[in-house]
Amino acid sequence: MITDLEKIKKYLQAVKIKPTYLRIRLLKYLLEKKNHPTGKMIYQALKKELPTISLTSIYNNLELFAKKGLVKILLLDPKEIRFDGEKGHHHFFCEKCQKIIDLPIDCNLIKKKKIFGHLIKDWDGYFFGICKDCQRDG
Amino acid sequence: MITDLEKIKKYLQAVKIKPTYLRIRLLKYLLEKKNHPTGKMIYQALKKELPTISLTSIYNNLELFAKKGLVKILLLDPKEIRFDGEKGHHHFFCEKCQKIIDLPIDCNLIKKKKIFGHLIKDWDGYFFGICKDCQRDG
DNA sequence: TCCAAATCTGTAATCATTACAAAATTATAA
DNA sequence: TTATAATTTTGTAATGATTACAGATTTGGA
Repeated sequence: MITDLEKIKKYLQAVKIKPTYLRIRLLKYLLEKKNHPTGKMIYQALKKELPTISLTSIYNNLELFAKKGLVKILLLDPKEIRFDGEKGHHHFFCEKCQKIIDLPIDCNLIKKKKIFGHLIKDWDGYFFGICKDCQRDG
Repeated sequence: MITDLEKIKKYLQAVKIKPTYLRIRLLKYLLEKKNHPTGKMIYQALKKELPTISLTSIYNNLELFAKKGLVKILLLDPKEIRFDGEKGHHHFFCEKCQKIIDLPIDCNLIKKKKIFGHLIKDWDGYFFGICKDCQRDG
């Protein structure tokens, strides 16, 4: 996992994003936490250490990151967008505890370049139901 | 395809939804059109024949239908929710022409009851990219 | 150090969705 | 058929995430 500030800086430069301190900290947060945060969650968390940040900057840079393919936009919840610092896996949403669980599924479909002739650039796989823990707990 | 009003009425009653005229017409619209409409699109279309309808009723009943499993909420666009009168297929979204294309994929994952121990109740599969037509047109 | 460009902040605007109370409709029973 | 209670629908206002925008700040290069 990439969490060292210098490494993150290079990670940003590799995709032609100017590595400002805010961007480095934002990406660091996304790579370290696995909590699929909303923009507001990130804002509130980073605000503790960077008191002057604005929600607008968080949103702007998340959009930039997503456009450059650094992070994934999750549309699990119609009410708010969530972000994921890691790509390449499916997601499970528990309707009981509301937890979002990463699923390391080996899916053949997503390995293909095309599907029914349509060029695949990205994909999302969501499952909804009751997670293992909630089933056990009743 | 079920589009006859009487059949739709029975379809609603089968899932214990009181078949009011608005609900019958709303479900008819969803079953006939394959346009993955937003709430507003449905509202504007139905308003032509049912001038007194309200957007609130559309939303309320779409939520009811979704809860009863009659329609599918599509999480394709962060800006607005779309609805699908047919379930059981994946979706492709063309980033060029913005078209939503149904993909009749035979996926083994979604036939399973559980995945990594988590109970599956519903699922969504999305692909993003350039559709066949837009590739040909340049 | 200085400067132009890019980024960030703070506030206000946007707009899909939801809340809520009153009006209308429905189903049922007398 | 008519009265009645429950449900549904309407219309308006509220909510809240996201976006627009202008001015302040920061950045990287000369």
